[in-house]
Amino acid sequence: MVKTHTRNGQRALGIAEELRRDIIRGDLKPGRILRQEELAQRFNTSRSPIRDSLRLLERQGLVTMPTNKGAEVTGLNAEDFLEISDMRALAEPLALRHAIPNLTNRHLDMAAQIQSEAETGPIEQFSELNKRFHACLVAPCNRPRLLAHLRNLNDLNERYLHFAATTLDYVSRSHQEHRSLLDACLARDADHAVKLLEQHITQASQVLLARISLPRLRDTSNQS
Amino acid sequence: MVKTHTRNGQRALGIAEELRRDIIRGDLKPGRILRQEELAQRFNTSRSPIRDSLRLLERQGLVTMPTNKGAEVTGLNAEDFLEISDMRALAEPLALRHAIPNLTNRHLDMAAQIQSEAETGPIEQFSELNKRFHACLVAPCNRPRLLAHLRNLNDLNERYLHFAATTLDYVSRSHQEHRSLLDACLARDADHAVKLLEQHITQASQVLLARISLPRLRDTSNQS
DNA sequence: AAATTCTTTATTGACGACAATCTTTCCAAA
DNA sequence: TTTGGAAAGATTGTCGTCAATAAAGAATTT
Repeated sequence: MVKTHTRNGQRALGIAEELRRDIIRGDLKPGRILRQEELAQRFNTSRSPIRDSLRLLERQGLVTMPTNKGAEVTGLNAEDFLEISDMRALAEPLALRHAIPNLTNRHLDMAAQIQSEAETGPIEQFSELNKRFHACLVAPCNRPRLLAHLRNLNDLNERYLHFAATTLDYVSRSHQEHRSLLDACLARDADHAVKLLEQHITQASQVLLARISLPRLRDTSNQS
Repeated sequence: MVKTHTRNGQRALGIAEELRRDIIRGDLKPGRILRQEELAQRFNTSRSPIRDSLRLLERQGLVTMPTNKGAEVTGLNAEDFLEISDMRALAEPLALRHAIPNLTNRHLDMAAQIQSEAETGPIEQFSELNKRFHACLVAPCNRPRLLAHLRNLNDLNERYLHFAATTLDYVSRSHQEHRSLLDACLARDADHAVKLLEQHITQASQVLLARISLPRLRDTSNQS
C-alpha cells in the first residue's frame, strides 16, 4: 500500500515487513496464492525485490514456495500451533534466564509500559503488544541466534493469537500472568521467573488449542 | 566444481548444498568474502541463482549478507558454539520424545548402521555421520518446524565438530554415548533416552568448548 | 610525512526480457 | 457424459545490462 522506504538499497526488507504484517493480521489468508507480478505492481517495483522478500517470509515459515508454482500463505492448524508453543516453552525460558542478569530498569520500565498499553488499549492490538512484551524481556540475553529463533516463533504465535484470542477471556488471564512475570523479573528471581514464563506459554497453548481446532482455517476463494 | 544437477529448475538448491558442504568442511574459511560474480563463474551460471543460494545460506547462519558488501562466511567462536549447544540440548530431546513412539525397527537399524560406519570409518567422516545419526533418531517425530530447526542446528554443530573434534579422544566417548542412547531407544524407554541425549549434548559442549576457545579462527587472507 | 578529500574502480541491487515449466482450456474419442 | 491429450495461456526461473553504493587509490593540503 504505502511505500515504506523510498530510499534505495534493500527494498526487500520493507516489503517483507509489510507482507508479514498483512499475513499476521489475516488480511492475507491461509491458502492465498501470492503472484510475484501482482506484488511487484502493488509495491511499484520489479519482481527481483519481491522474490527476495518472499524468500524472507519463507524463511519465517509464513509462506511456502514450491518451484514454478507461486508462493502460498501457510495454513493455520492446531498441530502447528502446538508445535510452536512447545518450542517457545523451551526456548523462551532459556533466553529469559540469560537475560535476567542483564535486565536494566530501562528494560523493565518498557515492558511495564507495553503491558499497560495492552491492558488499556483496544483488543485488536493485544497480539502485537503481547509479542513486544515477550521480546522486551528476553532482549538482553546476549544470544543472537536464540533471539532470532524466538522472533520467528513469536511472529508465528502472534498470528495464531490474532486469529484466536481477540475475543477471548484468555486475554485477562494473560495480563495477570504477565504482571506476575514482571514482578519476578523486578525481584531478579530467575528461577521463579523462568518457571512462570514456561507455565504461561504451556497453559496458553492448552487454552487456545481447542479454539483453534474447529473453525475453517483455509481460504479457498483466492480473490485478488 | 562439479555441476550437481544440469537439469534446470531450482539450480540454487544444488549450489547452496555444495557451498554448505564447503563451509562445513572448512574449505571456505570464516571471514572469507564470497563474490557473486566469482561464484557465478564457478557454477557456470548467472548471479541470480547465486543470490538465491546465498540467501539460503544466510538463513542457516552460515554467511552474513551486509548490504552492498558481499557475503561473508560466518566466524567460529566459543560463544556461538555454546549457544548452539544450549539450543540443541533443549530441542533435540523434545524431538526424540515425540519420535520414540513412532520409531520403527527400520529407523533403529539405520541408526545402528550409521553408528557402525562412524566407529570403523575414517575420522574425517565422523562429524557428518554424527549428524546423520542424530537426524535419524528424531526423524519420525512428526514436527516439521522442529525438524527444520534441528537440521539448522546440527549443520552448524557439524561445522564446529569438523573443526574441533577430528583428532580428539572425545570421539570414542561419543561412540559410547551413542550406543547407550541406541539401547534406550530400542527399549522404547523414552525418559531414559531423552535424559541420555540431553547429557550427551551438554557434556559435549563442555568438553569441546575449551578446544574451540584458543586457536585463531579467522582467516584474513581472503585468497581466491 | 600524515591526514583529508577527490577520483577511479569494483561490486552489489534492481530492471526488463526471454526461455522453461506449470496450469487451464478445448476438443476429440470412447 | 466422461476421459484423454494437445494447444494456449500464465507464471516462474534465469539472463544480460544499468544505476547506486562501497572500497581502493591518487592527489592535495597542512
